[in-house]
Amino acid sequence: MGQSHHSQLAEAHPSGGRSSDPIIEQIQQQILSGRLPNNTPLPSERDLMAQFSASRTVIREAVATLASRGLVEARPRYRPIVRKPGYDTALNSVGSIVQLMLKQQGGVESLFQSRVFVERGLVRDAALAADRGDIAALKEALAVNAAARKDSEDFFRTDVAFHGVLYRIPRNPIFATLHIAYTDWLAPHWSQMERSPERNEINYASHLAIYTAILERDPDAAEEALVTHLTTAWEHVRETFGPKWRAAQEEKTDGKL
Amino acid sequence: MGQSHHSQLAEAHPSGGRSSDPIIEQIQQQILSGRLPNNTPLPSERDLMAQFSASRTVIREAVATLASRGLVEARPRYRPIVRKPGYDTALNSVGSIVQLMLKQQGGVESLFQSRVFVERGLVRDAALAADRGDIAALKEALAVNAAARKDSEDFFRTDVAFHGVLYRIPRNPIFATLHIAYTDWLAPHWSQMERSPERNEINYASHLAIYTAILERDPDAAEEALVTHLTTAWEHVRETFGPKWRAAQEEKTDGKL
DNA sequence: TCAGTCGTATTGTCGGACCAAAGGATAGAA
DNA sequence: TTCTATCCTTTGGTCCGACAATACGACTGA
Repeated sequence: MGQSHHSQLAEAHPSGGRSSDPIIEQIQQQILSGRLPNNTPLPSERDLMAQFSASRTVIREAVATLASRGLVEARPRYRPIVRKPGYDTALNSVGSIVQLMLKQQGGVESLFQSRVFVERGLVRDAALAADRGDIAALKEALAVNAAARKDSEDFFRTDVAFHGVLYRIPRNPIFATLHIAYTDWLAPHWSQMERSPERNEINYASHLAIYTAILERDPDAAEEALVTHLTTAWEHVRETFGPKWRAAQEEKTDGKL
Repeated sequence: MGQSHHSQLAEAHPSGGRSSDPIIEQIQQQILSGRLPNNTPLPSERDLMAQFSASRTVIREAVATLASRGLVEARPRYRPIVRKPGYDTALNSVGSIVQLMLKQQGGVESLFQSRVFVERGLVRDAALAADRGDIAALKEALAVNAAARKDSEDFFRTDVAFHGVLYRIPRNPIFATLHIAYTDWLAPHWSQMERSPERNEINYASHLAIYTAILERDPDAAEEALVTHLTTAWEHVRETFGPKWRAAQEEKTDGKL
């Protein structure tokens, strides 16, 4: 954790800025102001050349930067599409780095630990402050989860959905996004894990315990139920993805080089 | 929150990939493997052209992408410098989008709410599981904070440091990074807030209360002390940055257009 | 040994060109 | 008329060559 705070707030380089910077800002403003409508293609590069009287090089660089920020979605041969930034936009931009971090020693462990931390707080707060609607949503998600016990595929999906309800209780878009982040980033571990109806029963029982504790307004019980739920599931993951799996992964990435 | 999960894990576009993609991956591997040493400049673009037998266009695009991912730091006229990715790297890449989100309605409120949530959990865990070293670190940070009460500048810094100790107790780099994120992103609100020795006294008293509660292994008291601490400080911020300040900010960004 | 100067290498930007693919228009078939 | 296959135009991706500005390194002189 070096000295690189790199505050984007203040321009640290008073000297030469790229000539694409002002263009980036202008297009960004046009997107934010709606002058460039959401989900519509960007003007052609040649049009942009005329509009900003810049070379195609600069235009392309500007568009590329916008794409890296997630304000436009640029598929290889297609016209870039305007994407008004949302909380999920941030996810895409960190995605590639997170993938790298997860491959490093203890990466997944750290991420999973943070997830446990967050969900502990979530169930605690749910037990303390969930309103009628929240409880109903939890009950509904639990019922759907129960109905899917036979089909491991469905169970996994409804499992994720149940946890998602917890993340939506604070009515804070950051948490909703966080849930997507956890499921996306930990997906390669959870989804490929060996699944079985027996496992589903165990996990469903955990969900039920969590729900019950919330219903009874018992934050400590809810937290404990969640911790045992996640840690046991995690232990199962760890034994599924042992050193052998990790070695195979490394082999795969090495082959890519 | 649309349907765009956009899992980076699987290549969604089996058709045309950019010709810079393989180059990006190779350079990335070279950085990760240490073949391109950390904190050293990247080879010149012409060298890279020869190495990958590609045109300067694709080389430049590759380097730009690497820069957007934070694996190289590219100042305008300088040679890009290799930066082995760390947790803080992720911060830089989200930075620009976060700045946009914060300007939207309720952006800062959501972020602040999440911070309160996190720190509540942190002080709870600290009260339950902080070891001798953690306590000592807290005590030290508190003492430094106390000594700085007269100087609002110093107090602000030591205030941040005190909270930082809490984030480091879990020994999880994600939390340490999260602290940097909160302080960076909320800095324009905290730092420009009106400061005074009286305020410092109040905040120090809050810190002391938190520390005391942790020392007494009382998670509920610690959590409550933290909540009152942050919310009162936040109220003070909100009255400092009222609608007038917000309007001024918008005016500023409009002027940029 | 250090400071200033000069030349060279490198990056940023430009213009033009071509290719391949996407998108739209058009003609022909059902 | 409607659908489909084909043609043509547009557009993004890539390459090449060139030039200006400047960062860097060497060289010179004190």
